[in-house]
Amino acid sequence: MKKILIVEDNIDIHNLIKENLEKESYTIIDAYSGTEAMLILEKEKIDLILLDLMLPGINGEEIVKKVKNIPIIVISAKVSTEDKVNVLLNGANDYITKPFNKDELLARIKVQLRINNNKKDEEELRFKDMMLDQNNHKLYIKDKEIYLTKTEYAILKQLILNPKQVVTKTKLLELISEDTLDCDENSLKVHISNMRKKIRTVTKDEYIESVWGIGFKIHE
Amino acid sequence: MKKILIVEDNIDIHNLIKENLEKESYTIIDAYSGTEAMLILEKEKIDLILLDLMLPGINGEEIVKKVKNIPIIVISAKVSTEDKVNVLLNGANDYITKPFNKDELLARIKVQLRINNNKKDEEELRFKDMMLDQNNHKLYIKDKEIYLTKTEYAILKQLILNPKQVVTKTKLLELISEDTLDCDENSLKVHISNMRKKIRTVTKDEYIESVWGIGFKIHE
DNA sequence: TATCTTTTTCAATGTTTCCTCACTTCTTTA
DNA sequence: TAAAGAAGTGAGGAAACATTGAAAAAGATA
Repeated sequence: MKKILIVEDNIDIHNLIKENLEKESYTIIDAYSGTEAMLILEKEKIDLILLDLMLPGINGEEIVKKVKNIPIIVISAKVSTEDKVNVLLNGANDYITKPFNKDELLARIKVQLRINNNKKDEEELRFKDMMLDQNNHKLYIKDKEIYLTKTEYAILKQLILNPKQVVTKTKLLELISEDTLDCDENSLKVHISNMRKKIRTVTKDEYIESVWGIGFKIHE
Repeated sequence: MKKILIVEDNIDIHNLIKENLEKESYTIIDAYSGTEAMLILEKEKIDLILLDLMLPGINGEEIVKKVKNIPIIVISAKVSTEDKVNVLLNGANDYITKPFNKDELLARIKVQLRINNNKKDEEELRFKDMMLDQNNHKLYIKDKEIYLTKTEYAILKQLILNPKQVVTKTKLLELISEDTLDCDENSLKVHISNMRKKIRTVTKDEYIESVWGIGFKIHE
């Protein structure tokens, strides 16, 4: 989910914004001063910044000038056109005056995220030293590449999505039927067998474990 | 210079905006109704739209929904949060209420143009020794020129925008079907095949790789 | 508007890859 | 140890891909 950095020293306003954004299930990172914000920006990958101007430490205007490539929405009590224009020309993407309407804020956040939403890489699925790259449908074990067929990929994806749990054969068949053609229990076994064979060419560790009478799970 | 389309039926407001923008040496295109705006958009390459909501013909809300890939700043007498939020979520990039301050308008215009410029820079259509010329639909491989048709260009563009990643057939078909009605998975294959043939006349390296059951990708 | 050219789609054929089925062998458990 | 479940194998068929030529559609030109 998208990460939003809130830079605001007033605790009440800070928490008010935070609550509203968390309802929309954004991930929130908090900064209560300009210096703190800059430190966070060095470490974390932030998708959008909500920025107050009057801040302890480095002020908002400075931050706007320094930050590149991350959309900034300024939320400020400064209502003069001069302030707005300066900040917008220096790099801010939008400017909202306090007191603000929360729905409008949410809409304007969505606008900025939408504009900036060019690259939306799917995340990688990891378990132990396995990595399923969803972008190019490949499995990596200990950094070695293993080619999987469509159905094999669908099966392994389900197993990795439910790590350490037994996935019943029926459930597995049902889940993969979304991505691939229907197949019966016998076929499932063959797919599992084929995958194990492929994995064996790379490592002698067992990854896919059978649970007698129930189904399969990813090995601890 | 940047071309801005002003869509506003009130002559006084229209001219007021126009004068201010011409001072900044933007090129202005005029539309006094929604229908007129849509006709212009089909022909001209516009960089930004200033849009009133209450318009004769097609209204502003409809235009916002229809237009893609051109930043829109709505300038409206509608001040309710509901109106703002709807328009912003439907595709507008900014919303200014009347009466507006001209300096703020100019600043917000510059913000949108700046954002759009950055986006274009990011979309450098290069991968390895391939280069797509956006202007005349040509592909260069190792500085050799290959002519591509419209559809071929659209497909290859999508592949180059997601280098080393599989682009699903569905995704590619969506692209083709934007302009044409029918489209078959078969057609996609033919386009790919034709492109490969063209590329083969220039180099014997393979560039477009098929990923079984999923789609295609640009070769590693 | 009629004609010609380019582009896209359709249909047919051959090829490759993958899935399933049936069967055998191995393992677990009652 | 018998029965039931799981693993593995190879053949056959199904699905997906590649390529081609011809038909249809779109676009250009006069």
